[in-house]
Amino acid sequence: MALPGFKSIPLPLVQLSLSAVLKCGQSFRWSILTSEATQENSSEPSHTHIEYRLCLKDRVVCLRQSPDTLFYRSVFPDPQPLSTNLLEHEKETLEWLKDYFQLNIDLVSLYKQWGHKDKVFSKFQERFEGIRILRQDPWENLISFICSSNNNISRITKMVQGLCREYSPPLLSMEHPFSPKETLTYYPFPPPSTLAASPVGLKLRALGFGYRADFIQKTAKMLVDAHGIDAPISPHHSTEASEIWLAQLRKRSTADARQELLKFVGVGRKVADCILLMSMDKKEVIPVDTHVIQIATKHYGFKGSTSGKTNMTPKLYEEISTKLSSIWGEYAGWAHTVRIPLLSLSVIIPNLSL
DNA sequence: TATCGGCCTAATGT
DNA sequence: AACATTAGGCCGA
Repeated sequence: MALPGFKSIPLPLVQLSLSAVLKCGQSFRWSILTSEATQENSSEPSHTHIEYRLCLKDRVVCLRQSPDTLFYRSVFPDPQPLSTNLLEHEKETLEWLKDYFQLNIDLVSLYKQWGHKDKVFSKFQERFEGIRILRQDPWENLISFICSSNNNISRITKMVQGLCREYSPPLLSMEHPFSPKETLTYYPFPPPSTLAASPVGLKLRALGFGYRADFIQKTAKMLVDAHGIDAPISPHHSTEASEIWLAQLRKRSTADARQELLKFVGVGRKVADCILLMSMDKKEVIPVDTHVIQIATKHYGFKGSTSGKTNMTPKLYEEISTKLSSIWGEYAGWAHTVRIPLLSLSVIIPNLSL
């Protein structure tokens, strides 16, 4: 089935479910645009009713999805590229999407492996199809997850988007896909040098970042001071030297990269592990968050405190991480992303353990 | 080396 | 209606 203005590739929902992946707390900068009329109907939103948009480098990428197809198109700041060049641009967008969603990884075979090794997973796996790890920009990921501490997904999303609106010039504006009267503006993620300036802490605090405001400014300043801001000249998108240095951590070992990340203010073990998994290719890393603790105590034989709430200690973190790694194996971090749907399901269907 | 109180804020629970 | 707890924790003592 064709969609006017969009390119497409065949891609089954079991490999990628945008609605699940883009809301599961990995990335906080996507616009998820729906048509009000059909939102009330509990029937699954299809490619005609929901569009996902992200400002990616020099363009806004728009995505829609049907059960077997991914639709994509790119919008540029005016003037739009000539139609002779448009094909090349869409080709580039597709390459970026393959990289961002790591489409070379076969999720179905991973699910099969996890289900084979893990009764809990096999029991629930049909219920959370298409949930995979994104390969995000390390700098954006670092700041986003500093925001995540002691926080919830909806607030983190507001904070990250507010930060982009405050500190980046708009890339472009375009109309809402389902209500053309509404104009939406898209902002890139601001570079380290912008967030390193000293008044940023105060401003972010005023924007509701709480105690994380200073962590962000200080982390940005540490990066800029240590690795500089030189960047190749580019009209709409550039990458500063410290961002490039950060991205180079992908080439280091997990332990080395983690050690570097832990030096930043506002980055502890859990946040470092999120960054390793979601932007630095460390597919085996399991960030142990409150949801993972709940699952570990509920389904995998960890004993919580008698009063219901277990408080985290470095030792407990290590124990849970090690245990789940031994169950899920090489792609353990990928397996762990289903924790939120798993938890909501196991409320309905309790009574499972290894 | 381990533990503990404090920290911003908004939403939900008691 | 106040008050406590929770949400993808981290820092400093």
